[in-house]
Amino acid sequence: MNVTIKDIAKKAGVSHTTVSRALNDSPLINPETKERIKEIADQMNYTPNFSAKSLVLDRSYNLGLFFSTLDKGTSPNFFYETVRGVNNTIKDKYNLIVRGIDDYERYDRITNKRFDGIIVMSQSERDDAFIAYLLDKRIPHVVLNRHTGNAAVMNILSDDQQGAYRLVEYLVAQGHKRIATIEGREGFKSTQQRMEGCLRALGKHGVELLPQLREQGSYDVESGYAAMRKLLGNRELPTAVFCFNDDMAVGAMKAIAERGLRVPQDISIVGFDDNMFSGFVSPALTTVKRPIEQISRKGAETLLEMIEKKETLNPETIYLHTELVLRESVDRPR
Amino acid sequence: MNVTIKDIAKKAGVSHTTVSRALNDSPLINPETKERIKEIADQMNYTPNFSAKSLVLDRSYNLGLFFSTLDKGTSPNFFYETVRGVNNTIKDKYNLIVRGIDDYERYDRITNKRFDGIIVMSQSERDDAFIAYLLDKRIPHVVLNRHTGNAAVMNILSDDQQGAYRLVEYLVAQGHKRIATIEGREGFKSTQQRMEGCLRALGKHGVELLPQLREQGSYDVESGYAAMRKLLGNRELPTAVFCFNDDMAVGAMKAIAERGLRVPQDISIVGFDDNMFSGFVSPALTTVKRPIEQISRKGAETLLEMIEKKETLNPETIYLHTELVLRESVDRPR
DNA sequence: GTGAAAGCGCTAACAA
DNA sequence: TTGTTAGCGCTTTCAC
Repeated sequence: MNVTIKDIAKKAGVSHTTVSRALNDSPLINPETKERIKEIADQMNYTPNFSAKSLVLDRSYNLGLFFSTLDKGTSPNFFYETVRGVNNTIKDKYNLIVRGIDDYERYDRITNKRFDGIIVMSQSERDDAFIAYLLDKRIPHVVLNRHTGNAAVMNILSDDQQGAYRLVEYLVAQGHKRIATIEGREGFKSTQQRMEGCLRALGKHGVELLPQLREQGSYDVESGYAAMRKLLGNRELPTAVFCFNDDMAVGAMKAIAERGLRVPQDISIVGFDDNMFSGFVSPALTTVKRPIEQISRKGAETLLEMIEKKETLNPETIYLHTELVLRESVDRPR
Repeated sequence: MNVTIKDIAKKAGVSHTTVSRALNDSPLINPETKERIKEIADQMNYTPNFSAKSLVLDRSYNLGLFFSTLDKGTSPNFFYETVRGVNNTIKDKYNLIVRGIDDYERYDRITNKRFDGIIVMSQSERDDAFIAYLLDKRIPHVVLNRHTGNAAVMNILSDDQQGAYRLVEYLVAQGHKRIATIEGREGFKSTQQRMEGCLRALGKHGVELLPQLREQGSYDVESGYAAMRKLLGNRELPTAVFCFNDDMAVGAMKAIAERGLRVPQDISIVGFDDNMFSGFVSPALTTVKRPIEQISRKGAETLLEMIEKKETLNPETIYLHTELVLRESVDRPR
């Protein structure tokens, strides 16, 4: 059996109450007693039983990081950077529990006893039921990456629409008029946002988005490849393709290469996200940098604050800026 | 306050013990009573308090997934596939806690009260201290991805050495004699294993590995790029480069392209891992497929079994096979 | 500055 | 088949 505060109490000749207080740095305890108790605890190799602590303090020391899904539509880079951002912020104060929302059939195992707070990395409106559940159960949470439209929740996200706008405007400025899109997973908010930015930019400059140049993707490499192949089936090819993320851009470039065409001389390609990879494919990808790690970090900090203060902060929507990254995958059309 | 079994008991007119038993499907309870209690519980929206359960049952329902590090040397794809593999296996029976071993200064917050079991995705011998700690504390665990040499621990890993052997042998069979290596992070077991396989193959066919053609990398894209640039500084270039993972291979290809050379016509490139990406870079990467998701899955299953049976299974080392994946990045030297 | 006692929500030995 | 009681390890009143 493990060492408990009672064991320490016995050895120190005090009550277990005193031990508890000493170990928690209560100001009530005589500094010397405190010191002595701590030493004994150390030497007995004491570690607190978190289940007991949790029970009485009503805190689990667990933080959840929930993605819409862990299977399809979450790119490895995105996943990695998010976990890293959050993890670096919470350090070892809390346990970080990583989950896909779609892992659950019912949410009732997700309780405020089990999670002190939850970070929702949300990619789809389908998460709204989950978020509503958290709200209902009064589980502190922040929603990253997607605007919920619910005034009660704290949102932190990047201005994808603005990013897409600038990206497409850049394409147009280079002289492109025949622009194709390989869009993200259907129903994902990011897909809609990027499309809207794209449309705004196109509209402003009087360029039309032809229906036959729109392809649906699902944010993974394969889907970019497949979509580009369809695009290449057009009798008149696009001069530039806006892929809604970098992974799909890589797939698209592959399809173009297979066809014997070159990027950017024959077709320009742009992506979105700015993966760790994107500067290293050939040609290096022109894209929009999304501050994923920063969002996660900020999200974690905010959640921590909510938990400590035991109240919902003024729920607001925080936008972090995207950034146009010009590299080599865009040329002027011929 | 949340609903407890006592509330249910009151409403049902039974003792809380009966409620507990009913909810846990004890065979002792009258089926009708059981049914009735369950209904009441449902309707009162009862959810068990896991802290209390944990305290008395001495189980935390937490599973740890520990990487050597979450920062450097863990590639996003690798990370993603591992988490996914484990997560899909444990479903929502347990909470999955993801951590970097190097997040901890001291291990004493890692207790058997807090973790029912731990999966160590180990990449470096530096993890041995951690593994020893788990052994000492009798926390059930499996070690993936690396052979510990400790007879007491369950190992599941891929035969990297054999994979590297076949890969390099293939290179030699294509006629390559001037082969360079961009090696993995120093001290990582995977690095050593792949090097050994490489050396074995080379030795068998009487090919020498020139010191000036060996470069150290650290498993990320940038390091592959930097290493390749150094390699390109040689007056006599290698005809083929073995990059110890696919990420570095991508970086290397970039450096080669920048130099105005072509893969595989001028220099052949091979990687290791078989990322989701690897089939989609141009040229598609010849590499060795490592069954990461399978390893994680198997690891999780094994750990679960250990936990349920409450005993260490016969500790053994399980090797899962790697597979040579021939694509387009290798040509015969000119 | 310290201790006695109660209680967090649950399970389990023992009794009935 | 059900209930009584104790206890898991901890924190927190309340009293001294």
